[in-house]
Amino acid sequence: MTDTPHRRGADRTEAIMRTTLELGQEIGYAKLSIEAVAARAGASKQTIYRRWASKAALLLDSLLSPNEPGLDYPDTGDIMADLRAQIHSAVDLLAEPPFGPLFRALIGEAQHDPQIAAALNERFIAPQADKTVARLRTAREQGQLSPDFDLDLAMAILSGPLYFQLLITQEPLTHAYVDQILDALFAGMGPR
Amino acid sequence: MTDTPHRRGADRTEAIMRTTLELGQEIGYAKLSIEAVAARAGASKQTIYRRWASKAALLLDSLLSPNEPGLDYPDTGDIMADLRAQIHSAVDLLAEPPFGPLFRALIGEAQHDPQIAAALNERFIAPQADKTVARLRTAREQGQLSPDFDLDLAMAILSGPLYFQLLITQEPLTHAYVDQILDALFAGMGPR
Amino acid sequence: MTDTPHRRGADRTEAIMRTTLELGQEIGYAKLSIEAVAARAGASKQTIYRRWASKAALLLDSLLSPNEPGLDYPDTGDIMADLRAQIHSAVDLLAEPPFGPLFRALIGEAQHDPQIAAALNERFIAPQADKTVARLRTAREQGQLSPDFDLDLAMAILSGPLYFQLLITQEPLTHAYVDQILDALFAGMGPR
Amino acid sequence: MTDTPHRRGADRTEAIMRTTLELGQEIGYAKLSIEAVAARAGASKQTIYRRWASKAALLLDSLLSPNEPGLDYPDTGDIMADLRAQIHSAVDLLAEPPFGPLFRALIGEAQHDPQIAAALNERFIAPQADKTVARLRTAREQGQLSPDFDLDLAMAILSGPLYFQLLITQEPLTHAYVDQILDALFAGMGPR
DNA sequence: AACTAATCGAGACGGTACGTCGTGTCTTACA
DNA sequence: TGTAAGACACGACGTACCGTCTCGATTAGTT
Repeated sequence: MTDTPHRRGADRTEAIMRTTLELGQEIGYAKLSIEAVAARAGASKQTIYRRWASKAALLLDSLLSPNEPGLDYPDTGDIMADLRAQIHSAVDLLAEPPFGPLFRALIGEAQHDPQIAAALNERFIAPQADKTVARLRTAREQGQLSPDFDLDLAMAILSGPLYFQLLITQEPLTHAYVDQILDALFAGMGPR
Repeated sequence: MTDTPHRRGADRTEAIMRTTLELGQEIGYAKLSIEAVAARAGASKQTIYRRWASKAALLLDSLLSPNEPGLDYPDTGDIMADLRAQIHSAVDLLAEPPFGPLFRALIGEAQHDPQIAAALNERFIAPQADKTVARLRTAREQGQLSPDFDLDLAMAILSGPLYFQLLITQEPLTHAYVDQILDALFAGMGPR
Repeated sequence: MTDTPHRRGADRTEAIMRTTLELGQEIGYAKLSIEAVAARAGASKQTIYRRWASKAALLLDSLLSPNEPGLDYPDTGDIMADLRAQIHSAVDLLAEPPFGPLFRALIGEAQHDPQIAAALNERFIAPQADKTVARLRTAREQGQLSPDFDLDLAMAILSGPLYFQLLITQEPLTHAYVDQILDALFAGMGPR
Repeated sequence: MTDTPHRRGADRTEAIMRTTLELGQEIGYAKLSIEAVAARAGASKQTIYRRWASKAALLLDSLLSPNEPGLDYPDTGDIMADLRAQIHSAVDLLAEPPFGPLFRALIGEAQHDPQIAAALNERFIAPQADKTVARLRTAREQGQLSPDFDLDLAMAILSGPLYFQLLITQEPLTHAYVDQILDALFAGMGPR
């Protein structure tokens, strides 16, 4: 009932992360500053520095913490359909605002900040990849894939082109494109 | 006989780009500053700003201008062997110092600078991809690939996993890995 | 008849000085720059630096050259009336736009530029003072002033308060104020 | 017991002003830069800009703050002697290093910076003039001067020639010259 | 009338300083 | 004790002019 006292701990943490996302979506990663987050959140810079080591670390937390429970992917028995659904929803998250641009910026930051690269992998990339690999493994165990099917390689061939399009050519990422890749992967494009 | 016109100008341009590469390799992209480049090159900041719009634009030019004539790739008639050679040499350039880390930083910058993204695509990514596509087209024309072989899709499936490894998982990029992908692409990994 | 060729010598000199006055009156001394004068006059900076050593020297010339022939002061035989007329017209020049503010700025510059101080004295202050002293001398020779009348001191007592008001208190300089000083000087304000 | 509040602040303020005076005396007003003051004082430029709006404002404070309590002038009953003493000591301050040249530069700056002009008047010129006027008023009240004696006019006639000599002719300002003016003022230099 | 030398405009260049921004650390006072 | 507020040193930003310089093009004198 006290009138806006100094909230503490988790309270402040959440408020700061919320503000970070807001600001990040408004002005973009490049112009985002800890200074501005502190000002808008009514927090002192010290309070932010006490919790996060850098702008990127703050943003990473801000992006992931609401979602961290993560999406569960289906296992309908149809490996192709399940994979398609899985990747479609990953693409939807990565390619669309509000998260898409900030995610891309974070991957950008990972190119000169090994800590961010590691955290990003541990907390987002790897879990995501693990789900794909797990679904593939089930399929292999059920005899839907050959016994020597390379799970990691398949995952890389499915993910790589998506990130290539997302980060390098920066053209729109469509479900149709995902389907093309899935088909090509399984059908092969071999010489006659 | 050829007396380069604007001798003064081109001279400075080259000196600045050379210094940028040196400094970039010494201290990394994040710590690289136009201030420092100017100081080390004995140039004024204005002279740099007159030519380049940003640190990233300067680095892009500095990285590409020495190589711009570009590598020529072989056409021995054996599409698999030629592709393998082509991609191996691209990987060697991208993954190894001195260019690798700076290239990665530049791709990072492209995530929040559309101008850099465009320039990077036009001057490096697209030409590189074009060479791969061109070699594939020749093979298709010679009947080594099926008439409905999707050239761009193949290129994406070959490049994507490499960039994924380079930018996301940041694990070492080996020739063996390239070969795995090539094999998988042509053989297919389809369900039984 | 040729269409705007590169004019030379005196032509350019005059154009530059005219532009200097214009610009100076528009934006004030502080913001006046040789760069801007060159641009507006369609002259190269070199052409200006060839003729003048500094912004202040350029402005001094620009202010004085149109007037240099100078005002001639009357000798009606009435020393009080003549002095009054003389000083009134000096005050009108000094205190009013467009010349007043630029003159003041120039005197300001003379406080840290001995060359300007010297030039200002030689070309404006001293000639002006000489005319006053000359008129006083005539009056003394004609017996209107006592034989031991100190001409320079009188000149200083007449001029000083005007410059004090102009430069220090920066309150408006009126003819009435001039008259007060003239009266006080000749009448004395002595103790009873 | 008096624990200066804002200890950190006042500390820096004083250090910066001290450095400003030092540097100003060493290299002169024209070459004095906020950059250099910051460097020598071990302060950041922000810290200076937080307190002062310009180089001139900083110098004004630096010059005045040590003296602000100001000199007290004598009242021996002899108006001529007291005025003489008062003006002699003002002249000594204004004309001599270390303060003289910097004061002159500041008056110069006041010619194109109204804020400085106002501050200079309020904090130095006016208080100084007030003391002279006050002493004259006492003399008038005591009947040593005629009842219609114009105090402000007298002050202007005493001060003006000094500033004229200081700022315009820039010849040495001697006590003897002051005495000449005092004598002339009270005796008058009138026509026969 | 052609040639030479001076002069011009344009503007690149190395500098210096500007005034601003954000960093990460710190101190102070409050709750 | 944890906090908001914000001072602080630092480093870099991007800009403005400085005074010097090179570059062709133009224009006078000289031949």
